[in-house]
Amino acid sequence: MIPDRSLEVLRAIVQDYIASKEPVGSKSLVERHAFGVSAATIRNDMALLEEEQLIHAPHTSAGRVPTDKGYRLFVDRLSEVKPLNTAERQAIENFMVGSADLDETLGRTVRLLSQLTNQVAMVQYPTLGKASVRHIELIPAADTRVLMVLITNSGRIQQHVVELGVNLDENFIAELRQKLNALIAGAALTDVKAKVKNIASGMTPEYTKITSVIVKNLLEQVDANRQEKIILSGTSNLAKREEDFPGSISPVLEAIEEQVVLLKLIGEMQAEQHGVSLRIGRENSFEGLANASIVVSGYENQGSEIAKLGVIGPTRMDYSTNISAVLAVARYLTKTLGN
Amino acid sequence: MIPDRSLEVLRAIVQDYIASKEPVGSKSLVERHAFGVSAATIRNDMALLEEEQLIHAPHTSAGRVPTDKGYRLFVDRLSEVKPLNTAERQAIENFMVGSADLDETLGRTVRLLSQLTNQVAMVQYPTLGKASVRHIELIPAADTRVLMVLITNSGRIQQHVVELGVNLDENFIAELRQKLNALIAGAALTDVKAKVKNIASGMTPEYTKITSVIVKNLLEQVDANRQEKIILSGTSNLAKREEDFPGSISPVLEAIEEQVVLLKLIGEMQAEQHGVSLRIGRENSFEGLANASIVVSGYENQGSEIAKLGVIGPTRMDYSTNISAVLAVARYLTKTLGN
DNA sequence: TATTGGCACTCAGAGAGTCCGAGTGCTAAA
DNA sequence: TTTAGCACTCGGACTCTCTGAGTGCCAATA
Repeated sequence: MIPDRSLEVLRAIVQDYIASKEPVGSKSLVERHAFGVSAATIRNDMALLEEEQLIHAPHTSAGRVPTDKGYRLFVDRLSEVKPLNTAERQAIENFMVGSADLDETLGRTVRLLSQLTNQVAMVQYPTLGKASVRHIELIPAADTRVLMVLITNSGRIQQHVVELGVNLDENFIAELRQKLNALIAGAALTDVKAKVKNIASGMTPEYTKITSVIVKNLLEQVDANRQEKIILSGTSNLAKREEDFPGSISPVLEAIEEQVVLLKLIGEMQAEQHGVSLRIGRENSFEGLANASIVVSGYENQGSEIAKLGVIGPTRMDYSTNISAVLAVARYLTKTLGN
Repeated sequence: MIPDRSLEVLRAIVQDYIASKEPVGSKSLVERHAFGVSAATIRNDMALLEEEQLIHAPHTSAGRVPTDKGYRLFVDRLSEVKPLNTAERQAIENFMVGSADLDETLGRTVRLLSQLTNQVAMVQYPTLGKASVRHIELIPAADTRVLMVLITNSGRIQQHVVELGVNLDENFIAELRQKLNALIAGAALTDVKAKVKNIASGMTPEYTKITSVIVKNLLEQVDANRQEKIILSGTSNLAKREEDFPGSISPVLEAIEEQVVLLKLIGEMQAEQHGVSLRIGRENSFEGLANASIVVSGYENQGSEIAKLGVIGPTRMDYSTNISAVLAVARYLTKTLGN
């Protein structure tokens, strides 16, 4: 068990290091914080912390720097979620009013989050795995083409042009539209495939063919729903913290540009405490992000969790501030989507 | 007038500098290129080029580096568009097959371009300023809501949920849908406003109100068409060329993240020669891009130019290769969209 | 047992000094 | 107009030294 004062020392080291970007030594520590003990005592504590791998000295005669493990202990046990100040609250309120559709709301949200935190912000589009079909529409668009529109209960709308290969019969399309809605309106996306299986039974060969083309496209649309999407903002903030990324920021940029990587990472993250989830440095299991930390939280749409949002920045980030910003924005987004 | 040999020297300087990233001196120049004259002669030529502000010496005892003006002369008069090699052609062909809708095609295109050039690639979504309405659809979506779908002749589809405020009358919506299509199908987007002006005349007050809400939304949709959009790929390539951007890449990242800036810049660019348009360094008139060059070309949809695509990279980029890649990709995209 | 003052030791980074060689401009001759 | 020759420049690389913040350890102290 690590004694309380040593933990206080760790907290002080993390705070000073985040503020100064310099390894912090025992002497400056006792100067800036009122520990009531001498530098020598602090040194003993630091030796203990180093033994526990919570801090680390870049070289013999330098101060100490928190390790990933040190940051982890800090956020789990030592940091308080600091409430946003009035200006920040105000910024959130102002940012959100007047957003009309989903795209715009999420776009605003991600920009807001990157401005509040000065980090790279990301917002995941609502995952539709648990969503259900609200409505499907077929609209004749040209001689041999039909526009298919799929609306889900999460409010997402997708459209796709289906090439039929033959001139279309408007009446039949209308009939098919009705039939499809009768079958799958209200059904979970995962059930759609089973429900439309026998839709063509009893039709003439020609209609069967058209139907199967449309059904094939519909199933593709449903499947495409699982292909999740992330929007980003504030990428340039990375470059401003360049010195925090030894080597180059290039691998970090690569990682966040590659949606697949990002989706996998945040997919693995489950809310830990305070409703927020963190990956610190090498916890990310992705080489390029060894010096980066991710803070995410889930946001909800009408009561059920549907997706995540968060920020990415250097391991040496201000966790307290970022955590509260992510939480606050997630809360406001949930509220906005509630209507 | 600058003598031919001096221009050859300029070409050699640009080529060597791009290849080596080192200021090039008279001696290495005569070694690598068969000028048939001595280094001293080359020095005289270089003095001339320096007088014309085409090259510039970072300091007294260093070689020379092309200026923005030097690059400009190089691309305008000295560089040949080098045809793509077979592997590159193959890559383009492979990349394009199987693209279904506009989103996916443009997404593939921008990734392809960034891979071919190792630069940041961008593709502008088709501008709809000259587009016309092909079809408008109104679909009852919930008790008081209607889904409006607007399809233009450029193939772009937009949808928007309209909140009516009152329970909807399906018959009336169907009637309105017909009326709207009769009025504006085929009309240029710019003419829509005038055409729908009197649509509500003769209706009952209640219907007038619903109609005006829908028309208001329709006009917003039409206007939103002018809000252009750009997609990017290969941002991490910037970080790999970091040494080419004195100071930091941060302002460059900011510029390309800010769609407004980017749209303004490429909006100003008109095709010069070979169907391609360039801005070199400070020609960009945007401070953050002082060390960046932009290469863009237009691509067409069924015969009329509709948008641009291109790459952004350091001033010291391989112009020949990038120009031909941009041109080739624009050509292939035009072909793909032709169907 | 925990804390403290003292002390010898370490080492990255800053600063000063030196050297090298690629590159220059100029001049006089071909 | 071109060339060889020459004196000159100066950034960058290299070495060396010095400094001071920081350390670990030990013996004395509360």
